[in-house]
Amino acid sequence: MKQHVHSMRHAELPELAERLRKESRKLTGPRASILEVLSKNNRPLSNKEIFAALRKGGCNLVTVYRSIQLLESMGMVKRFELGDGVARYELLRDGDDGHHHHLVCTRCADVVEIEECSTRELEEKIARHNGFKAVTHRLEFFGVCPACQ
Amino acid sequence: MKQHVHSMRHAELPELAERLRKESRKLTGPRASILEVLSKNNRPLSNKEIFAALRKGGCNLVTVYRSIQLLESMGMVKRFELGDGVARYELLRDGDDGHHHHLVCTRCADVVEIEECSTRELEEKIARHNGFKAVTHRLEFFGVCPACQ
DNA sequence: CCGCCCATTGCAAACGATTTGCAATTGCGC
DNA sequence: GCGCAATTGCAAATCGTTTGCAATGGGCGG
Repeated sequence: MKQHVHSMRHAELPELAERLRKESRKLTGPRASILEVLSKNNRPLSNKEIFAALRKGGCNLVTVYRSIQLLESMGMVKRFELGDGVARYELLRDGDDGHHHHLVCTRCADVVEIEECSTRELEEKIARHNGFKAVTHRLEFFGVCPACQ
Repeated sequence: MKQHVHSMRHAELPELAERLRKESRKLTGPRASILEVLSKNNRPLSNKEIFAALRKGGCNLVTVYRSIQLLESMGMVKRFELGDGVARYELLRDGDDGHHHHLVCTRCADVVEIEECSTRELEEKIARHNGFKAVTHRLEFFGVCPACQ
């Protein structure tokens, strides 16, 4: 199920601190904790899930929302919308542009990461046909996972 | 822009009436009006948009929500989530399974319908690789439309 | 090492989309 | 036409998310 094993768990804080300092933002407890939670879970997490994963007394749920918003604007996390009205976020590793998709079980909502993506040409064709520029896409798969069949 | 021209606008009510009767539901004014609004606009509409398109005194917004919910459960409309937290709906014509995608302008939110979809094989491959069954997908494109460039 | 100032936090409340409870209303089969 | 279940409107609840504001705290300048 797990397709990538993300190690380098501890190399991220310094980088974040660096980037924050550049924008005169601060490296605070909540932000470090949130980043840690994200780095331990390599699947998209909702703000509420992140909040729940923080050890007791981590911080306020509102702070999670605000931190995630900041991290997203800094390109540290990527937002995914799986169609249930809840935004989920994944940590963006250094070289990773976060371009991948998900396979979601329609019963238990378990999420598997899909690496493959062959829609580039289609994207270009669609841009040409419709006069659009800067075309990107969002692709999610849904089905019934082995455990739920 | 318009890729399909939907005529047969008036053949839909009887069919709906039929299906409703089968489930001992009623063909009411609001439902007919909502269906009419959807049949005139061949692009995904939100509940609020449908509500606004109803002639004055059409019905309550809550009724739109409830009707759309019913129509969706009956397979008469299909829900699309374009990532802005608002559900939009399109009428499903008789033979149409509603499987198509959208190209959304990231500035003005204009929506173009995309007929092409070459992800079937990918879908099967992904199902096989992950042990999933009944795999479907959701694919939306985003970019800047000609008017906004 | 200290202090200051601005970024950040918590709390409560606002928000927009959607849902629900309930009493009043209305299709439609008999 | 009658009657009952399905439907509606209205108000209020719910859910995810955002915002105002006063209290707190990080970290650079001295």
